[in-house]
Amino acid sequence: MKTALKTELSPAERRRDRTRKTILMSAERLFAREGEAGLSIRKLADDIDYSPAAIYKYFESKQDLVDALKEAFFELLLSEMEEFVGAPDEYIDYAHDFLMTYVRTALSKPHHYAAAFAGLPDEKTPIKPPSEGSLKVQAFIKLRGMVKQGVELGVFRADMDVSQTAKSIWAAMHGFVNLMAHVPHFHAILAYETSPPGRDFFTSQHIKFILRGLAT
Amino acid sequence: MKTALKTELSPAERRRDRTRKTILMSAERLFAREGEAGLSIRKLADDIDYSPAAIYKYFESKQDLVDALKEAFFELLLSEMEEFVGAPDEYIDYAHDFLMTYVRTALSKPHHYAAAFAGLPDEKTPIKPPSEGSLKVQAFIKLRGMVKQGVELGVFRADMDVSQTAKSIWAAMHGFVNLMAHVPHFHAILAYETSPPGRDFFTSQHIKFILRGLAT
DNA sequence: GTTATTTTGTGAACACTGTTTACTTTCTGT
DNA sequence: ACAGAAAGTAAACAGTGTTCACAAAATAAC
Repeated sequence: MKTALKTELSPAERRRDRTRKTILMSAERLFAREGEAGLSIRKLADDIDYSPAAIYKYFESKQDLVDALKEAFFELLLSEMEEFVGAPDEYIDYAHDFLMTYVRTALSKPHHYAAAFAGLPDEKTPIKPPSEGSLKVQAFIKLRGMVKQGVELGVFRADMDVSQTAKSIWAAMHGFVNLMAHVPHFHAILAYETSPPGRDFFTSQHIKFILRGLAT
Repeated sequence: MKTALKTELSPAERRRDRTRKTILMSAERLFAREGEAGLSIRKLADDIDYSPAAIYKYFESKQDLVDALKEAFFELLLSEMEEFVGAPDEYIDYAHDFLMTYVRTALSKPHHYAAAFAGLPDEKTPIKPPSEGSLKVQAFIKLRGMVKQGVELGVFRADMDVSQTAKSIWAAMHGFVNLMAHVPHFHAILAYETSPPGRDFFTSQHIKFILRGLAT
């Protein structure tokens, strides 16, 4: 037994991990630009000077590759929320910032966010259970925790189901992100007289509208 | 000049319209099942006993074909949304039903709805202006009209921008539809103890949550 | 009624896509 | 040094949307 206990990696393994990361970085670059349609195995292989078939020594399929990108994005999303653990005095501001972070992170990588929610029931693919450890579920749990805190602090009304409320808030944010990303000039639509608000201000207004429904 | 003033269609034109409709019906069937991925020109052509190239005598491209399907769906969505006529005390129920119809219609054809909001800025495709006549804009105008009525009737608070509010409500409904369609077991997620609510009931709860923020 | 012309439809090809297979080269453990 | 595993590749398979030259049929013109 060698002395190294932590990073017991052979040169071959290190090299493999490095190539794997190279593939992922190129994929990330292509995907961020045009999404799944713009990410082709052949273009990727050409980009990193490999043959198309070589990719399959590192990833089972293109879907597998895209899944890795989605997971990395979700981890980013989760880590951004991680900072909001302690409940400050001004809880409503905390909740506001929490949701603001969600929206901003999502809008920073619209293709990733869209791909993360792009699985329609395809007949063949069997519907998989929620899977507790799923990052999507983890994110929801974090959101639900925020709502629960609000109820316990007396900031939000207590006569409603916490999970249901969290889902409604999630839906409101999710829809906002989607409309911002997919509908051109959404934030400025039919805003003739008034000059359209900035992106962040518009987001803030939306969040306040949603949270107001919870006020005591 | 013939006597027929309305439908002045030559046999050739009628025949052309008929085959065009045949193509659209087949496309509709394929698209409803598996979305854009499941709709291939070759499968479609085979389905209606034509050669693939024949389709291009009726539609410029596959995108053009899909656009026709999307537009037909949006027209359905618009026709389902009726204006409010009745007593002010019935208004909140009207608003509820209005949104309920939106969600139910969207969920009845999830692939159509998803495709209708599936255009990320693709670098090459130039961002087109809102285009007043757009069905998407028309739908928004109808929603905004509903909110405006609520304000005028004194059911909704008047200290907020109507357009902004309409956008927030739209986002809330849009996100709800998307999560229902794309996240498996969304309505039942983390609902261990309580038996999960029905689909319509769940939708109703969400709508009430959103509308409560507007109550006087 | 017989041309001339436009429309309708097709088979074959082009340029892509993801993926697999057989094969060679390179590296690694013994 | 040698056996075996891993890395990498060219070529092919089965798809995709789309285009093009060409044949058949319907229409228009005379």
